[in-house]
Order: sequence, then C-alpha cells, then structure tokens
Amino acid sequence: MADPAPPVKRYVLRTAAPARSYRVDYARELNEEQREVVFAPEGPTIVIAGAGSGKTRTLVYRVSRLVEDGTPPQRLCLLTFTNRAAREMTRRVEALIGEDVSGALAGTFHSVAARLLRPSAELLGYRPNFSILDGEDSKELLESATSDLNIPVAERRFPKGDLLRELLSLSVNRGRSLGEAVASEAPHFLSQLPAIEAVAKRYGERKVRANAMDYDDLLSNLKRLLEEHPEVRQALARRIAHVLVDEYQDVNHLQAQLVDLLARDSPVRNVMVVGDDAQSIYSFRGADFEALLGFPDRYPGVRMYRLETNYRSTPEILRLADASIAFNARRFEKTLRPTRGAGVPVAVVGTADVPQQAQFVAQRILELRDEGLALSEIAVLYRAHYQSLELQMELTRRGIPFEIRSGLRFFEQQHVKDVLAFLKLAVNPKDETSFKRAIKLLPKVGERIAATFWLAVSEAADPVETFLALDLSKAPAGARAGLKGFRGTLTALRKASYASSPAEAIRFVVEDGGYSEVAKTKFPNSTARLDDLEALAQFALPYDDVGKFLQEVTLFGDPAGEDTVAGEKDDERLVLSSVHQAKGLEWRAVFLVGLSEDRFPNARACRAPEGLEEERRLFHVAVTRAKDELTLVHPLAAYDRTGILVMTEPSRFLRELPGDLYERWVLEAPPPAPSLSGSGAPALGEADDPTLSGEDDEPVN
DNA sequence: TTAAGCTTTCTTTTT
DNA sequence: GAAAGCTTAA
Repeated sequence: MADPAPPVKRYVLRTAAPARSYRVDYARELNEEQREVVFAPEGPTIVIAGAGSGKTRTLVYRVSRLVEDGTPPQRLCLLTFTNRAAREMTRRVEALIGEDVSGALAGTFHSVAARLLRPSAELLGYRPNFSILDGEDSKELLESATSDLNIPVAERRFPKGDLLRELLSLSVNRGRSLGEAVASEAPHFLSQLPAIEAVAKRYGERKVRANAMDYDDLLSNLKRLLEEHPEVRQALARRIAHVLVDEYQDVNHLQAQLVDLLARDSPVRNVMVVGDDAQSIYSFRGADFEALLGFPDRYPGVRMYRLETNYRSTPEILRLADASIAFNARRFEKTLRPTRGAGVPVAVVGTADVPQQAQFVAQRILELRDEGLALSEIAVLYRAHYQSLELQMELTRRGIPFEIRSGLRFFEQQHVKDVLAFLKLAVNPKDETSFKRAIKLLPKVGERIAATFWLAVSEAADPVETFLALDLSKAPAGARAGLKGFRGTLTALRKASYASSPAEAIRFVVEDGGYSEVAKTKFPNSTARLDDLEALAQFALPYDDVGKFLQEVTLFGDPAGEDTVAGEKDDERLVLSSVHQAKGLEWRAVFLVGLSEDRFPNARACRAPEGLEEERRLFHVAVTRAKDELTLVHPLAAYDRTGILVMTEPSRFLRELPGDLYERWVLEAPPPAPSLSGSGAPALGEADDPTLSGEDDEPVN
C-alpha cells in the first residue's frame, strides 16, 4: 500500500527584477496621470489630454522613457502638426536624457511624407527632385488648367482657383469624392461638376508633368506608396517600433489612414495618439475629430488615458472654460481640475465701439506693465486678423512694441515667392508654375506670352534648356530685351556654384537678375521688401543645397518665428495673434477681443454643419491660453461691410455663461479736468453708473 | 494684350 | 495693410 503521491506545485524562481534605474526621475517629475501614460505598455494607446494638462511634457517623457528603455531613436516616428512642435519636443528629449535623437523620424505629416517619398519617387512616376507647390502655386496651376480646357468662365460663373483648390483639397483629405466636396461646400456649382472634375484631372496631369506635388499629394502619394508597394511598407514597419501622434484631434481622414498604414504590419501596433477633442479647430482643412472618437473602434484592445489636471490657469478661468464647452453636444466628457489657488475674476468688458476697445486694451496693458508684468507675458487674441487693425494703430500711437502672429506669412509674400521661383526653376526645370511666375515679371510679358513660351518648351526633357536655345526673333518686340536678360539669369543660376549656395543665388536674382528693379515698380514699399529679401538670403546662408533649402522653406514656414537672424530675441513685446495660431501657447494675461455675435462666433463658419460647436471649441482654446488674468472684450458697435456703424450684440459665448463666472466691467468717461499726469486716462471699475455710450448696456445674460 | 489705377474685400490656414 | 478684381487707357 503505497502512499499516494503528494500533489505537486510548481514554483518558479525568478531572478530579482533589477530595479530599473533611469537617468530621469520619472516618479518625481510627473503626476500620477502622466506617469501612467509614460509607462503605458506596448500596444495601441489613446490619451485624452485637456488644455494645460502637460500634454507635451508627457509626450516628451514618454519618448525619453522609450529611449532609456532601449528603443533606438531612429526607430521612433513622432508626428506633429507644426515643425516647431517637433523641434521643441526633440530638443526637450535631448535635454532630458542627454542623447542625440535627431535620427528619429520626427516632424509634420507633410515633412515626414516628403522625406519618405524622395527615395521612392520613381515608383510613383516622379523624379526625386520633385517640387512642392504651396497653396498659391496650386491655385495658379488650377487656373491655368481651367483656361486650358477653354471653359467659358464668362458665360457661366465657374469656381476660381482658390475655391477649386479648397474643394480638391477637402475631397482628398476627407477621402470623399470631388462631387461630395462640391455638394457640401459650393452646391451652387454642382451643375458644373463635370467641368470641375475635368479641371481636377488636368491639374493632376500637369502636376506630374511638372514633377511637382502639392501639399495633399505628399500625403496621398505616401498612402499610394504604402498601399501599392508592400515591400516599402514592410521595410518601414520593421524600422519603426513606435508611432506617436500629437494633436490627434486635428488629424484628417487621410492622415489617420496613414497612421493606420504605418501600424498595419506591426504585430503589436505601438501607436500612441494624444489629443483633446475640445480643441479641434481645423475642420475647414478637413480635420475631423471623428478619427479621435473612433480610434478605439479601429484599434481593439486600445488603452485609454486621460490627463485632466490643469497646471496652467486659475480656477476662475477653468470654471468658465468648462462651463462654456459644456454647451457642446459632441465631445468626450471631461473636467479640468485646477491645481492653482484662487485668482482674480474673469473680466467681461463692453466698449462703445472698436476704437474704444483698442483704447481700453492698450491702457490696461500699460497698467499691467506698470504692475510689473512683462509685455511678453501678455497676448491679445482675436478671431480674424482684420480685428487687430485698430489695435495695431493704437499700440503704435502709444509706443507699445508688439509682434503679430497672424496674417500673411513671410514665405507667402509676393516678393519672396518671386525670387524663390527662380531657384525652384533651377532645381526642377519642369516646374511650370515657377517658370510662368518668373517670366511674367518681365515688362510686357503677361499671362498670354508666358503660356505661349511654356507651350513651346514644356514637352522637352529639360524645358529650361530648350527655352534658353529658343529663337526669340518671333517674340513681341517690347519683350525681347527683357527675355534676353531673363535667359542670362537662368543660365547663371544653373551653375553648380549657385546650386550649392541658396544665399548667393538669392542675392544674384535680386541684384544681377534685376529683381530689385521689378520690386521698385511693383511695390510702393519696395525698400522694406528688398530688406526682406536680404533677410531671406541671410536665412539661407547655412544651407549648402538649394533643393534642400527650398523644401524646408515650403514645408517649414516662417523664419521670423525662431532661429532666424540671431540676437534679436526681443522678448519685451506684446503678442497679437489669431486664436488659431495661439493654440498650444500660454500667457499670464490674455485679452480676447471682438467678442460680438457674428464675429466670434463667426457668422460664416456657423453655416457649416457643426460650425457653431467648432467656434465654441475655438473660444475654449482662447480662454484656456490665460494663466492668471483673462479679459473678454466686446464692442457694442462696429462697422459692417458697407461701412455703416451698426449695433453689435455680445457674443452668445458670453451671453450663455452663468453670471457668477465673471465680473462685468463698465467703462467711464475720463474726468473732465484735463491734466497731464501720467495716469490721465479714464478710470475703470465696477461703476454702477455707466456714462459712456448711453444706448448700450444690454445686460450680458 | 498689358498695365495702371481705382475699388473692394478680408475666417480661420500647423502643411 | 495687402491683395484681388474691375475698368479704362495705351
């Protein structure tokens, strides 16, 4: 009788997990919410990050942690919406762990796409030196495609280049047909859809012929490359261990598809997307936060995290921000939890009209400065650029230095584009748009002659070379001298010495190429513009390759923002900015001006489906930029487009707020005694006897 | 066909 | 403040 064998339990001895030691003290430098994201395990992950919750910080630490845990930087793909954001993040990671991460595939969707497309361009019918068309280039090419097809634009109204570009762009980015885009954005042109489609087709052909891609092509061609060439996609999948996407709420359908494609061949699908649905403000460019809301469905097993602790603003500001966004139906529920102590109330100020608004803001800014707040800690935000005009005048009058972050960007100005057209043509001789732009600068040469010349040379492998050899005797007499000079300039620019020095090439075009003469006749402020061009040359100085310089210029935007001419870091300047451009930034004191119904929310934007909700998100973005003080200003009268002074109602974003969320300021006229004392300005306060603009004061509520 | 001069218009615009 | 659109002149 044998004893029954005792049950066996297997027990595995494990080597003590070595306490992982990191160079960065993650536990100390992050809060609980952030730490969880930073240490989130492999697999698809979504992070909903409220305003001011340390979203960038969390991403930076996540990247650091991945690198510290052994992921080589070149195996990371970090997609952002601005190059500035990408640069900022890589810089901060490097500062944190003291390691070079420049090998990472980091940048905007467009710049990463351009980088990936160049080596494989031949697979798509392009040459690796393809040009990149900016919005204006596309517009011109579309207009020329329209006239190509002899569409009788005069008989029946036909969409202009700008609208065509917008429609095309929306259809590409939303993954919809052109017909759907026309139906939703410009239904009155629906009857001409066949012609519009023909123009689109022609435009597409012309781009390939010109060896040029517009912004949308960068994305859609990358999509094609990844879909049609699995070997390319798989090689990329092997290379990329983690994809991280910032501002995912502003991603469009096409961009979301690209992210999905990058993850497709990876078994673990290490995709982390970070965003805030309440800050989605780019639907007019095709952004759709459906990508964010629907992410969990596309990635089963996704982990979701939320960052709701706000480090930026006072509780007063956050309460107002939360109350406002709660009026939106379509959103993720979330509440911003303040960490800061009580501050001053949010101020709501009605001014008699727009000039008084400017006067009030300028005066308050001077007071804040006297209280010790640096001008660089103050910003004035507005819905539309033109709303800043009066303020600009008032600030200039009072000698308050400011910097404008809206309106035309440096590289989009005519004179800059004119000169760059020469360089583009030297790099890519098939670039039709640049050829026409450059040749039209000559006296007596307009659209007609430019088109004739291009037609004569465009079939050639090197149209510029053919153009240089063309017999000019048949050209109109008046244009002949100019054409000769033009050919001289082009010949010179094709020399290797200029190909390796964009700065010299720019100076050559301006000085020897005669552009300074052109500028003098073309622009009333030619001196300033020529100074700009010298600044452009300075900016180009570090580059030793014209092609590379051009790509960065078209894709990287504004040099005035940062790393331009060193030493002019003048931080004693107030910032004026559109709300869109203020996203991601913060100031101690923020003035939000022009809060009248129909201006903000913008009447036109409200006509779009969900337009009002997007406007409210824009309002949310604006108010959450403020750290300490928020002032909301609404003029009670403004000039309408016919130049008549009309009464304007306060914005519904103000009227819908409960009255206990802000303090109402009423402006008083200056005391009659005229004195020259420094503070000889109207007193401000909660006077219960408004003496200004008697007919105003509809209660905000 | 080009150019000059006037009027009109301006939502936002990471690429 | 700047660019686009329109009309008229050359």
